[in-house]
Amino acid sequence: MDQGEGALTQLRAYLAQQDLSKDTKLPPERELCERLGVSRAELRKALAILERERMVWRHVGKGTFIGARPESDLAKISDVAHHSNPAQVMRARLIIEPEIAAEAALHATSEDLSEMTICLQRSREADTWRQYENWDNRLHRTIAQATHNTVLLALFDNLNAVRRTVVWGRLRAGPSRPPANHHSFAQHEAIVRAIAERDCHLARNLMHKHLNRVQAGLLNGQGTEAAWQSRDEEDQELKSGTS
Amino acid sequence: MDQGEGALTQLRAYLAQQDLSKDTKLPPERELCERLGVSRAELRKALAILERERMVWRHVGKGTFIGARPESDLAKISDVAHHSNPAQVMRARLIIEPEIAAEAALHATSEDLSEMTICLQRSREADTWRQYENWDNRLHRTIAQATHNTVLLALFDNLNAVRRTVVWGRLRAGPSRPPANHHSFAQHEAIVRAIAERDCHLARNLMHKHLNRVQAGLLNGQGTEAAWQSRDEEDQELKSGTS
DNA sequence: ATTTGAAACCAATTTGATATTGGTATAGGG
DNA sequence: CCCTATACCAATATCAAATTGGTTTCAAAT
Repeated sequence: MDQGEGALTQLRAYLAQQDLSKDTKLPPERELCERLGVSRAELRKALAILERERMVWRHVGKGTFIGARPESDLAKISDVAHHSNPAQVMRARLIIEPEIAAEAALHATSEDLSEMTICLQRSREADTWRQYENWDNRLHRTIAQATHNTVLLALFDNLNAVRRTVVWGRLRAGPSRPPANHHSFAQHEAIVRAIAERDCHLARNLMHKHLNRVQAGLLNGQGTEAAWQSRDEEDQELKSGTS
Repeated sequence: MDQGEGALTQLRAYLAQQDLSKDTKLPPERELCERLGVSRAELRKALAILERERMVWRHVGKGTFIGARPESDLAKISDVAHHSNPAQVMRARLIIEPEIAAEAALHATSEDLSEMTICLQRSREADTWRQYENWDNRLHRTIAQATHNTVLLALFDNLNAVRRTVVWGRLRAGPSRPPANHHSFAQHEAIVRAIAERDCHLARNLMHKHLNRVQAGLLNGQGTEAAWQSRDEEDQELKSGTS
């Protein structure tokens, strides 16, 4: 009956002599219980204790490993989206994307730029709002990609995923296809031009202006529930660009 | 000889009649070239053109699909960390966190500020580098929390998770506990003071300066493999603060 | 000599069958 | 009742075979 404790102390001794820097795999339960001369139930009781003590972590099909369980994705997109709202998302875009544009201006390659140009062209040729938004998304992502910083790109993707979840189902009012003089066309082209000219300040300012305009468009064009408290403090901060 | 064009037009016709909303899979090349009565080389020339036009995307082992190539999913922390390096992470911090500090200056509540103060105090009292880094982390996260923007906080947490994964195992050299005149102490306090005074420009600049100093510390104090190419272009952009 | 086309070969990927492995239920014995 | 042993379950790993886009080779045609 006290063999359970015996198994526990044996295991502790084994763990103590292990190199903690490596996440070593323990033998499977069936083998380990036989080697220690205890029943599997006893062994599992001991392992459960060690797991609660964060000395060990287990997973079906994988095995039992020494050390702390590897981090799982804390940032579940849907979870964040549920606790947020369009205003917060827009605010975050307004904070992040101008900086990304500036960084892109510093690191964009000619391939990045030609891909941006393709996006511009396709968005102008779009027959439906759906297609337009598709190419608009892609342009913004290409800019993030042009930073050539994996971390920044991943952050952008996260933000984008949250945005898509939050503003899902929103439908365009008005004409069924983007008008030729849609303000975003000129703004997008100006941003790409600034990036091409390596003018990071201008790229940042133009992106800021563009997103402000997008936000305003959402506010006016849409039913705008209470979630849309306008937050345009700090707007005066957009001092004149280098243009 | 002009059969290549024949294959192209046949393919275009086929794509035109397809539902573009679904990413449909085309038949494999070997089957398709037989069905269209052209050689595989011809078919591949046509497909190459369509791929350059973004009408189609291909991948070895998978097949050929209609539409734009799907974005690589960088949602997983460990995945991002694997494709990145300390320099990229630091660069991302340098881009994101100053903006977060500015946003925090606009929205921080008194509770946020008192929590920051606690972090400052605890970090000064830390007996080990491990404890110090713990409270340092917590201070930075409290600042992100003070933006009261769920999305921004999630982005910060993501960035932080990547950072922890990337620079794991790095050990402090030198004294075994933070010296009383450690530069971060004063910098942290100045940042919190700026936030308390709602000076978002100053908060942004101080955070930028702080992270630059941290980066420099990593560069000097550490063995610094090749992954640490210094990237201090744009550093001159940190014009004088409002101080 | 150059181009074309069929076949062979390559590497990435999928698929499917089989084996591991932690978790759980069941039956038997003390 | 408690313990053990066994069987079973679902998630995962492993490995071989088949697919599939990409590349090379080589002979035939022009």
